[in-house]
Amino acid sequence: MASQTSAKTHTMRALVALRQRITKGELPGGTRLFEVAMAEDLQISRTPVREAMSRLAEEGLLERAPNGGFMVRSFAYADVLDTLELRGLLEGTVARLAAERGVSEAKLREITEIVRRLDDVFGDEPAEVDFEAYSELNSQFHDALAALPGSATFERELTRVKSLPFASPSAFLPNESRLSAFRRSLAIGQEQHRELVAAIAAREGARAEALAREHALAARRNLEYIFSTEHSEVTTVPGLELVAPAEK
Amino acid sequence: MASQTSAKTHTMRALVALRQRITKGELPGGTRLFEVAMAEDLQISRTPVREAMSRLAEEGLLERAPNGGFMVRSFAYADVLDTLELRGLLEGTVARLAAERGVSEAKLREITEIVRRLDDVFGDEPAEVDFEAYSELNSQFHDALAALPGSATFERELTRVKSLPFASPSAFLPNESRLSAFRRSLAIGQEQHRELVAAIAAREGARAEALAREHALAARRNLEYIFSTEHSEVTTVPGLELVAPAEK
DNA sequence: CCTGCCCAGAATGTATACACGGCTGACCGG
DNA sequence: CCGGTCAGCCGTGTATACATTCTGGGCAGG
Repeated sequence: MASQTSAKTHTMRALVALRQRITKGELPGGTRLFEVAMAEDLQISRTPVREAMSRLAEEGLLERAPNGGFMVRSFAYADVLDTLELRGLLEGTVARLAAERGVSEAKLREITEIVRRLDDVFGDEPAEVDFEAYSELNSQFHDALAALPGSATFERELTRVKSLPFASPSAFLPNESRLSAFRRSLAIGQEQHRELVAAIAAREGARAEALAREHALAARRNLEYIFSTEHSEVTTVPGLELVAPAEK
Repeated sequence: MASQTSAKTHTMRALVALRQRITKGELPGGTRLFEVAMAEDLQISRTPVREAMSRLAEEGLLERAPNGGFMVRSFAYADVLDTLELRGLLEGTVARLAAERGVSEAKLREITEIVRRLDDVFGDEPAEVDFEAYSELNSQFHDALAALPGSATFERELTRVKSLPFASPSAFLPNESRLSAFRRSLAIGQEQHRELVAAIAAREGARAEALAREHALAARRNLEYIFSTEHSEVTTVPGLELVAPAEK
């Protein structure tokens, strides 16, 4: 066994390897995936490969072909925009429900603590933002938000949506290469985090929903920016290379 | 083979059989499903049974157990309400997008035709409503609605949500046993169909969204009614027996 | 008596052989 | 030259044997 990609079962290894190839754009949308070929390529037998593909279909990266088998799902630019819209919709609803239904003291303390730690990340000098830490805490914030209203249904759906690489809350965060240009947007995002928690705590449902949707809109703006400038930046965003050539 | 449930592959037969048992409530929420036991019960080998379970997890009827295997997902009353809310949210958005982005002449004609045929179903005498036909056409209407804005993302998500038996647009339609009591609600629903199409055609996004959400709310009211009266009615609604005992 | 280790059985994970169906390409007949 | 049919291959579907891991209970030692 040469390629221990750090997973316990072969299914997991196949899953990780396949997901990586897809999100890296090595397998263009529409590509048919053949069990046998993939199995011998990954040096894993067909059964776990099949299982991995099944789970990737569940994640939304693959789709089942009409007569059996799988193909890589193709994401047009419009699909990505819609997916971001969907995330905004869900996060907005979750925020509103949390405000309307009320949130336990413990959960409120937890998400407040995350916001506080996000504050810390900024440091005094704007240039010294720890991007890794911010990204991780940002993810935690959005996970905590999804859990606030205690609705298994909505938490589940949000998890699903966020599992698409370009719909992850951190997908369009300015990464290191563009950090200086976008430093201000980080601060704005953090301000929105703070206001959102405040609105939920104050039971202001409509405001919480509006804030969450506005917050999610930032991802859309970043996407539009990236696609409007030269596409050179595309490769710097984690899972963006699987987005179809995108005619304008 | 005695139980040819009319499907081509063994996987499909297992899928249908399992789904039926779950929605009939024969397998209570939380029940662990063992491959071997299920396989010999269905007289099908483990591989297709496993495949069927995997697809049911995709549908949302099963969930993966932490250390492998599957369990029947349990739906509390609150989960069902949230799922209906989600459907309303999605249908509302789809209606708004359709209105905002505009709809092709062909699609508009198609959905208008469905509404017209729904009118026909009513006949002149209120009592002679053909429930089967209404239910079928109602499904078609909601499918057509989901397809209106031409967004693969939203159409996909709506398909997913509607695949849950109690979230199907026809789930809470008054069935034959209660038809007389609910005849009026059918007419109201049909009026909403008509208004919704009109709003979309007139590009009135906000109104279209509001109408779609209001329309979806009917399902919620029916659910609340059923659960507030004696539960005797529960068994008359297709997939409702898998909803947990529901403490008020 | 309580705790921790170990063993056995069961359930999932994996590999592989075989079945089956559909597609393709070539050959033959008109 | 065109069309139909047949055969072979390729790819998924299925079964099953074997591997591995997890779990629960019982026994032994402190």
